[in-house]
Amino acid sequence: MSEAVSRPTLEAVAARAGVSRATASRVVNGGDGVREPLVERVRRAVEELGYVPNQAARSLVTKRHDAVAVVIAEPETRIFTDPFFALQLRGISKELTAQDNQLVLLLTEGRDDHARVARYLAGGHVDGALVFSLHLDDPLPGLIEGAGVPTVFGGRPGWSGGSKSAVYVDCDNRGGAEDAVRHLVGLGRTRIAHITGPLDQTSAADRLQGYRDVMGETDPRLVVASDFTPSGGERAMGELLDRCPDVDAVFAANDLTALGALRVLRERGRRVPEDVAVIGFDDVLPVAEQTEPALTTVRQDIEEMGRLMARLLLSTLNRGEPATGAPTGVVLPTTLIRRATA
Amino acid sequence: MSEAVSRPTLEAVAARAGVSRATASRVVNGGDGVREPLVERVRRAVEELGYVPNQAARSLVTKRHDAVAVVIAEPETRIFTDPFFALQLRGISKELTAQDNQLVLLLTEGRDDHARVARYLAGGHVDGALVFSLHLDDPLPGLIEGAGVPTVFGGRPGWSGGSKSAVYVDCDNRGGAEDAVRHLVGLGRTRIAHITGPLDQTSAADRLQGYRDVMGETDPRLVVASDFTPSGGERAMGELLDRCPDVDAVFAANDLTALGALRVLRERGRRVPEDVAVIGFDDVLPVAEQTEPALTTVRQDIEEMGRLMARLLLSTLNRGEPATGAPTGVVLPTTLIRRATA
DNA sequence: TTGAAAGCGCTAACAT
DNA sequence: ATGTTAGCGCTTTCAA
Repeated sequence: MSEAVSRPTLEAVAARAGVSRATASRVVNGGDGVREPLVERVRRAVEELGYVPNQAARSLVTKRHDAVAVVIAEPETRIFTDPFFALQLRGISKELTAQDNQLVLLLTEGRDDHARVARYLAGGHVDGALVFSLHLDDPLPGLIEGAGVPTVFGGRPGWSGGSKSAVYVDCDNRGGAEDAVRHLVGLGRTRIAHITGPLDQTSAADRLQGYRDVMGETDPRLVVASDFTPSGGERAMGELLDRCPDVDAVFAANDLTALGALRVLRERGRRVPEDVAVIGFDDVLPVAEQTEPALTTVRQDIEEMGRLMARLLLSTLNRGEPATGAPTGVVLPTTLIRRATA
Repeated sequence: MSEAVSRPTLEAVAARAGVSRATASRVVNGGDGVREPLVERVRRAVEELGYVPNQAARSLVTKRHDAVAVVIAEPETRIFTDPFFALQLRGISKELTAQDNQLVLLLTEGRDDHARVARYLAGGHVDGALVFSLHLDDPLPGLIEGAGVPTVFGGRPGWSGGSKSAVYVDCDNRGGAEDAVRHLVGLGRTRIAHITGPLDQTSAADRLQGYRDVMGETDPRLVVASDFTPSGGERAMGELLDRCPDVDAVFAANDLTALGALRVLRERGRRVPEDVAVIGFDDVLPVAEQTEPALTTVRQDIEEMGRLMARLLLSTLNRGEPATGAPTGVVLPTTLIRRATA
């Protein structure tokens, strides 16, 4: 565009350095098996000409793109409220950058886009995909499997089809929830409630499972469904107080939910943690450190999960194998962070 | 990878349709000047073979990539707390998708990455760039100008160098601020304070300017600097109350700041809006609608700004011209949204 | 309207 | 260790 100032080619570099194109190529790609003086001359030519390899030409022959798609399914409205995805993206970006790969972002808006994404992935424009799609009935994972592109999922995928073992990275949602509830029990609480996330997402389902693991059979009114948002947390907490005025602890499915719950508890004059103890999940700092009182919560290292997804995918790509037999799911540990609410 | 099941080429499609590669290519690219029966046959062949064009091969000859880079400078820690960027990204993504372009995301972490980004852009991997970099002294815009890639900035760029008129999309920060402050004046408030954003960002600087436009010379203690975060808002509000206990209105530089301010006002027993009226900026729904009381704020259509950036860039690309003489800055209007705090 | 053929810039055998 | 050469899959003159 602009100045039609066509960029220098390898040919030009070779000419300037007085070597063949092949030698120039070798130097540009690491310089193995080329004698020092020549390497030097080529390097200088590259420098002087400001040569940058034409990625399209390179891809055409290598069939590698050094690019990875990150697919985020939009039903995840969370993207826009929860720092979760942003943090994970940052982790992914850091790792890809470190390994000289580009990040192609694919945001989807509903079903129509699924086909588009599948086509894109199948089109072989990227070497692999990192996919966030945690809904139980999401057709995306199936489509992607069909596209035959190496893929790592963010969060345990919950679709029923797909015989193939999906590779994913997740945190120990169940174990983390168990820890939280156990902590509440240890505090002597007996009427421990749980405000769930959207149960069609595996993370929410797993956290509920963790709660049940510890609580066993319990008053069903102590479990109320919500949606990972602050306002959802408010609604749920309100209901909870109406139904079970004697509740003395709440395990919220995430920090945002806890935020809403705290708000309602304050409104209704319950002291935290004296009357009602509260624990969240995620440890998203700008939220957890700023609630009042500061939120006790289950930490997951979100950025690290992103890095790990990228690392896993890239190592798969470099081995050429679709990670068969490799760990099919990597589950990161969680830590209970004690602050003031429990 | 995986099944080494090499994808069908145009050649294969042509063969199957019984036409030349040239004709097949024409059909794939719109089918102009090809007679209907042939178009039909080629289309069917494409369908049957599941043909998808090899973008690398195509780019090699067209010199177009149908890809746009989105550069977000990391000092913007806001990315991870403020829905602002996520929304803008969504707008960008929608528009790019609609015009069949890919979004390559470049997140930068500090200066070292600047060079990397500049090199990437100069490398001609993408057709253009959308850049968020609103710091006064940011070297990035300069580097990018040097890369010679058509670029649209998100927010008025504030760097001093660069003679070339940069194309950018922004909202009317100054006008919006004026509206807000005027509204407070109309409410009969006389001790109107302003909690600023980081003043090395043009948006924050422009909002402060708007405040000054209306207030004229005023008690300097009524202006306190902050950083667009809730905790920053808390600190600033605390200071404000200490210095000027008679403050009766606050214009906060953004919603997150207002959130923090509201928190402190409540703690200190000031009624909102009776004792102190509060107005924010952005109208990020999950924040503004959920404060207590609901926040009166200046709305900017963030997603639309994203769309517009993309649209502007793409039309520039399609015209081949670097938008010289074209609008150098597009400033979207803002609206005051009255809720309960003012 | 259709086809033949010449590259786009690069890598990877293969020769030397 | 270096050079020669044959494509990678596509678009695009140019002829027919």
